[in-house]
Amino acid sequence: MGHERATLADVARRAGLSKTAASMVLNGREGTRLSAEAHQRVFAAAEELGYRPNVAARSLRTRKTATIAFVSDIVATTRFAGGLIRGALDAARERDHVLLITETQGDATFERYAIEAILDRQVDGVIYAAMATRRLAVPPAILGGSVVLLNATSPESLPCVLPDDEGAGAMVAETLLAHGHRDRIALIGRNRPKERDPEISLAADARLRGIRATLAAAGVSLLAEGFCPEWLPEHGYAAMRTLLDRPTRPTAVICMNDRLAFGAYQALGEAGLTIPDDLSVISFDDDPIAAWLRPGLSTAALPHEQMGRRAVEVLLDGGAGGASFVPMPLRRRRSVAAPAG
Amino acid sequence: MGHERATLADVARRAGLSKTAASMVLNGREGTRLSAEAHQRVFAAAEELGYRPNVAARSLRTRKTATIAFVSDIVATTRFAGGLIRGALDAARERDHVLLITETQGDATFERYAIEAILDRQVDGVIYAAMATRRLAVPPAILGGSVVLLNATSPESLPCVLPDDEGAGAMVAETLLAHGHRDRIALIGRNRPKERDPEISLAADARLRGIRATLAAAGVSLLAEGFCPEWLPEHGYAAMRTLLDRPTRPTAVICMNDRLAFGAYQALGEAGLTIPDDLSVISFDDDPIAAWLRPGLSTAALPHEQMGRRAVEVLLDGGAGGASFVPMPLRRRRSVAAPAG
DNA sequence: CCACGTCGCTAAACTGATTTAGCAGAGCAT
DNA sequence: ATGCTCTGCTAAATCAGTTTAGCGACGTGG
Repeated sequence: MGHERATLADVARRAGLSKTAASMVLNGREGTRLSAEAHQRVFAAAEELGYRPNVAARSLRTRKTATIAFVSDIVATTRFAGGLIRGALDAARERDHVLLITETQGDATFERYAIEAILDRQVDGVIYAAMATRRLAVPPAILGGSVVLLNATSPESLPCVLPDDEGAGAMVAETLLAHGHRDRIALIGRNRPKERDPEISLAADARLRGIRATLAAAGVSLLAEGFCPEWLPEHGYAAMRTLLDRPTRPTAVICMNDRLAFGAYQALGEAGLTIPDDLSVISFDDDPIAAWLRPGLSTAALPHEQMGRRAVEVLLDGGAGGASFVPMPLRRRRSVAAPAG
Repeated sequence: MGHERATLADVARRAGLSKTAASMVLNGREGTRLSAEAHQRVFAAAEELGYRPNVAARSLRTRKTATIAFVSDIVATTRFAGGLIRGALDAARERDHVLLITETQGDATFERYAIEAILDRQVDGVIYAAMATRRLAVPPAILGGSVVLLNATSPESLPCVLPDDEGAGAMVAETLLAHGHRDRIALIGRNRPKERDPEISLAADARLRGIRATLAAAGVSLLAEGFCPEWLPEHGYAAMRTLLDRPTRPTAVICMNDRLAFGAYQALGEAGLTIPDDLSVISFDDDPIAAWLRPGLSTAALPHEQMGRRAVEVLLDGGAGGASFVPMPLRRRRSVAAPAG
């Protein structure tokens, strides 16, 4: 921009009308009695001057900023965040809004700071996101405005957007059943009650619920449940090894996420077993690594983009009050086959 | 916030002073002749009322918004973006600024839209980020304000922040030399000239430059250069296999990034070779997967957080005019050892 | 005693939009 | 001629700050 920006007053002057008229025309106000000719003159003037309203001035008066705050505990930095943000960004753009991003890093001071920055800027709404599905304490200061929780729930029963982990669990179990697996399906990644990480337990519980219910409906129950303190490859590796030491080897293994599955792949590789011929593996998340593994890992994808998108929709279009579940589509790759023999 | 926010006028009234006085005190203006007592009264009043200035009103007058736009072609969605954003977020917070995030997705319409949104909001500066180091066409509209390129360069010779790929190349080569590797060092991931992907070629060239220069200084040259159309695991896998088919097997392999290295690991695993006993592997990026591989992959880390941070620093603190290189630290894990026998 | 400078502070303008209140003129009925 | 409504438009207030210009009191030197 070399020269100054045109203001509403410039537009009005050029159109030979008042600022009031120009404002009303440009905002498409109903019920105004301005002539068709006045409309045309204003539009023409605005066009010629390349007029764009000054957001600060407008929001000073209207208290609307066309801005959404995206507050996350620690999301923005993780791989999982990317999709959430991208989806939110897309949906926001479609509604002429913009995203202000903040991270609390789980630190109370940073959180307070972030909330203040948000309140100072009078954002139109807040998306409060958590890195992993969990229960969140929402700072009361932002409860005044509209808030949507993303990948989290809260005691305040605010609207929230969650992945349909239970449905995904059902689908995963269904898939194994459909391939003919029955009594020798094992699971890797259940948390020991004492070690339950609040950050993953909600997702874990829901997935497990879906799995168990579906298997039970087919008269099947899990052969074994490998416990893992966390969901990292090394834990999947260890769990897989102990699983292989058992007298009856499973025909299929459900991993609670792709990192565990990666560890399981490593253990199977070392044991000289082939996926899916000797053993099928299926998992959750659709981490990029799932596509890179050999063979590709079948997994129920966390629909990050859809979730980010939905959060904005609920916030701006005023969706349902309660929880909004986004389906987790199954990515079918080569890691699942019929059991040997 | 149950009740209304206090305004400057409220503070002034409570302090028994004018808005002017309150404004000057709170902004710490030098050269004003307000008494020490006046200062105290204003501070006390502001404190008691929990006063926070209205950003819209302030920026209407000052044309400063304490907001930085983070525009990326496609960054925000990728894993690489996370660190950039997080670093920028931290540095921005330290300077009482906030980040407005936008994505162009490489689409001209989206880009125009993003630029307009940014100009409308009168951001104080723009960080223009690219997903992979490359040359970028900066839209002229934002050249009026201050711009910093992140992970990209441009013909306009704007200030930019880049990873020190050449230094990393040198360090990687140095590391192999230090372990005793000499004439049997191979490379995976060079691009064929025709297939050069503009998105990665800059980084690739710099890394290669560093590698070659360091080896040359030791009187060594690369045993072989495995070409790869892209930098994905499958290409690393293929390149490693053809490398193993050669008469003289390398003692060490440099992969141009961790995904290629992952593919190389897979090929080595299938060939029954052990890392690092039979062959050392070293790489670039420090993708999360590098830590998950068995053995852990030694790799020169892309310092995303530092880069994001530096971008904000250059933008706000007015750093050097030219390019600012951020060192890539080597993450030493277990994939490098002395050559066998 | 007056001119002048300094001190401590304030009134009012200003930023660029939205919104309220209301004005002038035309048309119509009485 | 008067009162009424309706039409098409505008003046001015408002949002919450920052900034400019300047006012009254006091001290001082001539």
